[in-house]
Amino acid sequence: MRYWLFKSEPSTWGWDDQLAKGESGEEWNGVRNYQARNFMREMEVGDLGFFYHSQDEKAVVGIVEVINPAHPDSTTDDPRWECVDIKAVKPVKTPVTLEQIKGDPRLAEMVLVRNSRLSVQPVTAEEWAIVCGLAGLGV
DNA sequence: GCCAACGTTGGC
DNA sequence: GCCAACGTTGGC
Repeated sequence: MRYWLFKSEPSTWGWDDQLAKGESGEEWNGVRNYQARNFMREMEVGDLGFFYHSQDEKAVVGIVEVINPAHPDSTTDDPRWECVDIKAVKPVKTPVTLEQIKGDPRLAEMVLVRNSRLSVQPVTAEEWAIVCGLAGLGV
């Protein structure tokens, strides 16, 4: 069981859109980056992830679960690109902002801090627990 | 709106 | 296979 972080611009695909998909979830498509794709290939059904809003909000706003392993991205004919399907699990009680994450020395090594442009990122178990704590969620 | 960082593309 | 040019992303 591993942990991840999915980054999206809320104006394009936000937490509300993800929530509206309910249990059936949705493809995390449109990723055109090899690193991000490779992480998705490593994902297994049942893995959990943070849902992060970039741009104005810059905060973790929800928890999602991987419900289908990597498969071809339906938004392109290019066979290089794959994606997983995820569903919303629950919103955070308190959004965890990038500012908070940057301000916490325990989270200094998070990929979000080190390479903010990567749209799909791995999160360690330690980081997961810390961010869940900041979000007001029991671990 | 600007700028820095990064990834990708294409010419050689 | 290398490297310069270009485009995109995201934080400020």
